[in-house]
Amino acid sequence: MEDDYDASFDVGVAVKEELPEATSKYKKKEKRRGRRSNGMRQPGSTSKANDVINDAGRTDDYVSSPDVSSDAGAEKKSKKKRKRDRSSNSNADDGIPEGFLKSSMHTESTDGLERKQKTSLLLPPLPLKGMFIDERRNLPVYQHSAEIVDLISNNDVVLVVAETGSGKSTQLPVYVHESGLLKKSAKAAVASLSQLPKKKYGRTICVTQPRRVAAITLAKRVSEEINCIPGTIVGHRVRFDDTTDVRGHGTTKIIYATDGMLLRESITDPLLKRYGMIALDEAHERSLQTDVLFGVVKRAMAARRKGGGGNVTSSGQLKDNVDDELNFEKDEEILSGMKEEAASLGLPPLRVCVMSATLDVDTFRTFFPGSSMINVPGRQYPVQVVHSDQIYEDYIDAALNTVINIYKSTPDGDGSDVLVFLTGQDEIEDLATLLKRYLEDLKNDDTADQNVTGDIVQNIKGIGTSITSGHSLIVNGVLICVLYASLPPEQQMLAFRPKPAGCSRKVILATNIAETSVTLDGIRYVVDCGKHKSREYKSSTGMESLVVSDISKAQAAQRMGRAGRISEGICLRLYPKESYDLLAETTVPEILRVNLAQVVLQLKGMGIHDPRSFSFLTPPNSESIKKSFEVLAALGAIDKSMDLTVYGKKMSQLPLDPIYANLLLQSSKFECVAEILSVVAMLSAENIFYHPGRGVDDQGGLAARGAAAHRRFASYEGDLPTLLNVYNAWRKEAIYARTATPRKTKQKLKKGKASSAMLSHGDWCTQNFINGRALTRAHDVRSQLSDLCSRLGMDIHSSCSSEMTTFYKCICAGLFLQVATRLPNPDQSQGKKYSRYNGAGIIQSRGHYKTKIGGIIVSIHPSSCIFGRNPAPKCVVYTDLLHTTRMYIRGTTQIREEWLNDYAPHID
DNA sequence: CTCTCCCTT
Repeated sequence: MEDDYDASFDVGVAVKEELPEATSKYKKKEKRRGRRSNGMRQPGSTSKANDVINDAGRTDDYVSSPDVSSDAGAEKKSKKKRKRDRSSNSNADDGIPEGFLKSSMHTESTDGLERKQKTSLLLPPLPLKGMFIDERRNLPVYQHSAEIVDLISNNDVVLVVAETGSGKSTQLPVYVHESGLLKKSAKAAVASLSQLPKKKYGRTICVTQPRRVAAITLAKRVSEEINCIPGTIVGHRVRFDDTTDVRGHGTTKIIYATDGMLLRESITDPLLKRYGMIALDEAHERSLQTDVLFGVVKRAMAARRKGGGGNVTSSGQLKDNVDDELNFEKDEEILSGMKEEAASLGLPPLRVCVMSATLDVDTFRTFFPGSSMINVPGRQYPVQVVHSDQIYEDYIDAALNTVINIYKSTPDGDGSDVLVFLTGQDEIEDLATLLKRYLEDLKNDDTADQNVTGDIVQNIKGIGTSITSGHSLIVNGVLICVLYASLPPEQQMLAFRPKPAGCSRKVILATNIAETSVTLDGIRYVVDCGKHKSREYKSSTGMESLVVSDISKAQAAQRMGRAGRISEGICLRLYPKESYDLLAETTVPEILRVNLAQVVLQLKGMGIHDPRSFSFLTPPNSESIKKSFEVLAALGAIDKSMDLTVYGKKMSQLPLDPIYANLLLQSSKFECVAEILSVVAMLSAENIFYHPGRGVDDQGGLAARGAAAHRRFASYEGDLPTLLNVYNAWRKEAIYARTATPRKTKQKLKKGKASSAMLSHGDWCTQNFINGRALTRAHDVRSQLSDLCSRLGMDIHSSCSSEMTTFYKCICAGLFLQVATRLPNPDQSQGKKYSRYNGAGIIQSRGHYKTKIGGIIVSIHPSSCIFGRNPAPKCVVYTDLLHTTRMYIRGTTQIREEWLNDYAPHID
């Protein structure tokens, strides 16, 4: 372990001190106890609070990974070598602390025998063109520019390990583009053809991103750097926003796209013809879509490789549970068809660049054997890590104490902000309240300090006080910000804006949104509770659950890194070093934690016959894939021989979960396409309803007012018609001027349709406690879906108008796989079995339901408008099955059981 | 009578 830093910092000492009044006075307990106990294993008695890790430790770890097959001896040797490298590299003049490797590079030949390790530069960096030359020259990746291009030109797959801030995502594509490498390969590939192809293939670079904002901002930045108009040479391609090829098809040479977008593209073009190189960025995050892309890209690469060769079907990775049905031959036939097509079109080889920021590279190297690798150190400042000396029963209390300690014992001002990682909205709001009360008491005690700004939120432009009060405020010069994804964007902005006058320090309480999705400036202290909420899925029951669990070491490092962006920082972990040591190295990839029905349908859609033969980066349990087959078969998407049906082909073209795709396609039969389009779009958006200030001191009864506003839309029959009501009311009562369609609004105004009773989109949402961003998203999704539906030959204007029975019948036909029927009243029949819910003989729950498939006993979720209805419906369909404090169904709509005989295929 | 971590087509 590294020991370069002196850990005896104020906070390290302060965190060990007891601050009993902070905990006992403000705790509102019992409930939280146990639930938030972090459940980590009790450490031994030798625990030390002041263990220190710095980033150099991580940088060094990269160096040990290149040789996958290294034995213990080689490992030792390379460690020695690293020590030497480090000392020789620590230049006192560059401001980068000792322990930071300036450069190290590794290449490995295919057989693994010849291995070059270099710490000096092979090639001088490339000349730069365009703007911001000085800035770009200073990026760590620049020193390696020529080497990177060289590696890419000589290898099919190159793995670039570089931390955030190294410049890899912006610079690397430009290096490759300006080198003319792709042009050369493309020309060479068509040279042997008798006739030149009509289109130019393999000349575009695609860089994929897990998040749309990243794709958009990267494209903008690179456009500026090479001094071009966005959409000409460089552009972005994300859902609802394609800024490429503005000068004609094929003219954009560097495309930043979300990985979901490239995945969609690969359904119509599995060979990815246009691209000469694909860079899979942020591969370490292991998002579902990136993972699937790995396999898709590997397949395209094999089909385009010169002279063929290379088996891309899963190499026996799905060994357990694989039975005789598994059909590799068919997929190999399909692949050889792809090879022929690639050869006849003269497609150049597809180059792949995997970009990762963390040390878990073995997975990638095993997946792409013979790939070469380059390591570019980032520009992170060292972060001192302090572990607690005990496991806290209640980490909210521990976080409160820690923040108070930082507040009391460290100087405030610029670069003194605190970022606290918690698991969810509840905890965040709780801690915000506790902190506020504590700081207010301090203020009252301290009469000397009268110069304190109160709630200045109203002074910040564009934010109404009605919603924000209770969410963020300044007490004693401290601005308390909350930050989670479902928070309306205006309120999220508070955490990003510069500190307002009268504020000397920000304390940001955030979920893991602050881990990857957003970056915050000025953070010096990170407080990490060691927990996160994550989705889990059991294929056996189709049950989804959201559980609080330990983070991984990689996540802990990511959280820590948030303190070292602008200067040296400190990370306070609310768990002992011993607990840290027991954490998993990396987070479980998303593909192992979700319902695969949509992925399987997508793979089928791009011509993969048996998705179990697909080469997954980490293969999911074959049970899980089989479960998806069952669902797809029940929906009529695949037939008995597992072939995609005409109906399934249509389903695969819709960007929806297969269940919803089926619901939408069914609506033609019932002539209510318009209504179902709205419902499905609203379901895709999630979080339509805004529930303010739960559990916080609710000034002005906001929570009650929100609930009252929502009641206006409630339908007696259930949640799906309620969503329809919201959408229709919004269309009728609000003016939505989307930048893309200002003409429509103008027309509306001209025609006098926009009466004085109409509200602006923002006002309507505020008045009705509706999440405006979610609603506009639903609107966008709806127009996209309606385009796709008309392309599929559906009449998108067919409407059942007020004939709601037809609408309910359609919902029944669409969601027939998710039916639940009410169980007989517990005190009449099965009595004892449910008596534990009947405290003091009073029936507390108005009924339990049993799912038709799986036979799970469930309750209706309290957020459903059916909840507590009297009489409770006998039979419902639902959209979600989830396990929290109990088994719940959500998104429920009443149906008549006898409809199932008419509209549902036979199920048992 | 509970609350929905984070993403994306």
